[in-house]
Amino acid sequence: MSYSIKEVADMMNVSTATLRYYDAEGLIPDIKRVGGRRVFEDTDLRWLKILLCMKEINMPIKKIREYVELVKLGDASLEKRYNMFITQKKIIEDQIEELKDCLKVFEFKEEYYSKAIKAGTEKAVEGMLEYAPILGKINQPEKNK
Amino acid sequence: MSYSIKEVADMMNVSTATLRYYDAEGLIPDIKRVGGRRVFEDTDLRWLKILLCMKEINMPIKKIREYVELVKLGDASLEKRYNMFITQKKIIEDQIEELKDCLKVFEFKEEYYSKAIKAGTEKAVEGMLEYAPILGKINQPEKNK
DNA sequence: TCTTGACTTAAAGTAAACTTTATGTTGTAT
DNA sequence: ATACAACATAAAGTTTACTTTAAGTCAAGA
Repeated sequence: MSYSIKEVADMMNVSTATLRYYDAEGLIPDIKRVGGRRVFEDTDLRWLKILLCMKEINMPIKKIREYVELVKLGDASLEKRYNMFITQKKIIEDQIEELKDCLKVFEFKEEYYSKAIKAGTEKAVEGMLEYAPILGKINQPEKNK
Repeated sequence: MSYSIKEVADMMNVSTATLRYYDAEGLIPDIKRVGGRRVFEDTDLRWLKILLCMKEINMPIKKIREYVELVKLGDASLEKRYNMFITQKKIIEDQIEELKDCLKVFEFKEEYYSKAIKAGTEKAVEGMLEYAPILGKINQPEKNK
């Protein structure tokens, strides 16, 4: 199957302008053209899925383009591409851990406010704050040693 | 304990300029001043931890400020603050799920490239692409029904 | 053939979140 | 008392990732 830019935009939930922008930025390799118009094929859709995934984890466009350049080099860049995914996997895993820590903070706040509402005032629960979860490590300054 | 802006910046791994910016944007309520200088106390540090957590999940500054405004209203806004954390919790949970989907895509790519390297060429593994994990649902256009 | 709507490009505009710069003030050590 | 580092503000600059606009091209239906 082949698709127009509008169809792809709707499938991917992005604007046509964004797709053209990605193309101009070199993030979509070798799109077919018919009469000047872009024609997307299944292989392009598969690639767009990975592209959106990279966006999801906040990979900057520059870095995504670097990957596209590697793809263009063919088999010579297989190792580099493999390493890139290994590295990115680690980054995603770290992101998930950080989000889980945030979730803990928010769960604490939920409980905190739940109790405050029952008590009618925040004053009644302020003691809980001592036991709030700590987000990441906090580096105490030298003077406190 | 109380801390200078530089000490806090180091503890939180942000720049002093960023902390001043957050302050100017109304994201840090009622910081004590001594001779014009900001003096951070433990209660400010606790708040900054939540602020960084909100940044972590990409809450826009405008939205964070809205929460700060609620805090300033005191007990009258307890319910609203509770609801805010409930809503945000859901958003974090969704983010974690999306990241897990991305992770699957990247794990697939890792395996794909691992096999391609062993085979010496991508050609040997291209058949795998049919079975690549799909990120989110893709809405097929009407014409394909 | 004409109209119309979806497509095209290039260039300018926008929004968010800082960062940098310029200039001035304060507190501490010598 | 003086030097100097760390603080302060205000305003301008930067970066990223789009979005919008202007002007034109293509293809399909009346």
